[in-house]
This record gives sequence, C-alpha cells and structure tokens, in this order.
Amino acid sequence: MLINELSKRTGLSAHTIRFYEKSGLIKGKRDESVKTNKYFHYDEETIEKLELIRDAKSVGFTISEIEQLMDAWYNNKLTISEKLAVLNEKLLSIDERIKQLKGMKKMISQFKEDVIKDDC
Amino acid sequence: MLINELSKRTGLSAHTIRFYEKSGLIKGKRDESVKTNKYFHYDEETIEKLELIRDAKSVGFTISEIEQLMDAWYNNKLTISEKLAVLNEKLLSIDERIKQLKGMKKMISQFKEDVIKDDC
DNA sequence: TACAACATTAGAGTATAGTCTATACTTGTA
DNA sequence: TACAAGTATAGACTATACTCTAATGTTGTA
Repeated sequence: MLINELSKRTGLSAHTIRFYEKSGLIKGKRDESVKTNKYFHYDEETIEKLELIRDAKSVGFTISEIEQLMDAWYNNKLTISEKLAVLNEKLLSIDERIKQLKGMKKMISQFKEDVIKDDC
Repeated sequence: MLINELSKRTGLSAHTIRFYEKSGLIKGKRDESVKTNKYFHYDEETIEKLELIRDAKSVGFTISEIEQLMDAWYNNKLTISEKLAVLNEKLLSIDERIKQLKGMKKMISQFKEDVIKDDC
C-alpha cells in the first residue's frame, strides 16, 4: 500500500509516517521495476509496527528506545541473547515505571485525604 | 536558603530551578528589607515541591500537569471540590498509564517467548 | 580593598518529536 | 489533455523542557 492508505489505516498523518521512515523505525520499499516514480510501498507488517510505535510512545518510550525494541523484534541484526538483553532491559524499565506510578498514586491519594480532612 | 543551597539539597541545577521559578512551579521570596540585592529565598517546602516535580516528571507528567497538581495541593486558588477533581483526574490518568504499561509488558514478554522459541 | 564565589536577567542554543510549507513530479479520471 | 489528488524532498517552524552564555551586580573572606 502507499502512504495515504497507511495513514488512513493507522490514523497517523503522512507527515508523521515519513518522519518515522526518516528516523529508521519503518522501511517502505520502492518498486525497482517502476522508473517513473519513487513511491514507497508498505506491507501489513508496517501497520503492526506503527501500532507498536504508538503503544510504546504512549507509555513514554522515546523513538530511540522504540528503535531498540523493534531491532530486537523485527530485525536480524542482533543475536538471540542480545535480543533477550534488550527485551529484559525494557521489562525492567517498565516495572520501574509501574513502581513509580504506584508511588505517585499513593501520594495523590494522601493529598486527597488531606483535602477531604481539611473540609471537616 | 538561597538557590545554591537549594540546588545542592535537591540535586537540581540552579538553571533548572530558575526555569521552574519562571514556569511558576516554585516561588522564592525576596527580602524586602534588603535593598542591595534581588536574591530569592527558598523555604523547606520548596524542597518538597522540587521532589514532587521530580517524581511527577519521572512518571511522565508534563510541567503544566504538575502545575495543576501543585495548585491543587499547595495553593488556595481552588475550592475543595475543584482540588478533588484535579486529583481524581490525575489518579485516573495514572491508572490508565499503569494499564498501558502492563499491556506493553505482556507484549514484550510475548516477544521474548517467541525469540526463545525460535532458538529451539 | 581585591577577588573568588554567588546571584540575577535576557536571551541563545539543544534535543526530542513532530508538524507544516513549498516545490516539483506522478497518477488517475472526466 | 486538463486537472485534481497523491507522492517525495528539503527545510522551516512549533512545543516542551531544559541548558548554557554573557553581562552585570553582590557578598564574604584573605
């Protein structure tokens, strides 16, 4: 599919998709047999990747962290143990974030109680 | 205390502290009886606030979200029910983030299993 | 009193992650 | 064939959150 369809199917703008392409997160393929244009063609896997990017971003991962994650997942640049190292590192950082969020939650709940108490 | 001590006690640079001051997150007081300088003086509560800022930032809150939170906590600009509304909203967004992180964790664990399986 | 250390302000610079504009070429349809 | 719609690239612009520099003034100690 071309960028417009990809954009429609993911909800991301063509601009943003091109930004991810330039950043190296996704790779479109040019049809070498066609000499008249330089259009990028994207496969279904790219949709999967863009969804992963969106999910990972929403939990606070940066582009470069997402790049690592996708290299560990879609790419054969890394050995199995290198892949596992990346994935384990990400799992640890997620656990850390969850821990911090729970701490924050506790703190805000305490704030709430204090606010309510002051009311009495 | 002056900015240098505040910096040492929080681990934040004086630049960053001034940035937070300009952003309205913290407020130093000038000693009106002293006419020779414009030094800001900070109290112990400011340390508390800076620690809150750091915690909140580390879980992904933006400056403006943190500002809301601190208005609900330290300030008397809001009524009690407005404060509770802000706090409840933050609690919900934290729960949402935790949910997303858990989803991400499941996904990465799945990646891991797949990587290990391919090894066999 | 010299001077190092500290304080302030304005404004420039950096990094991240887009977002938009201009220009130019290509494709599909009336 | 005209032309609207789609595509690519370079580069400018934006927002967030710092980070640093320069200029200038203040304070404390030898």
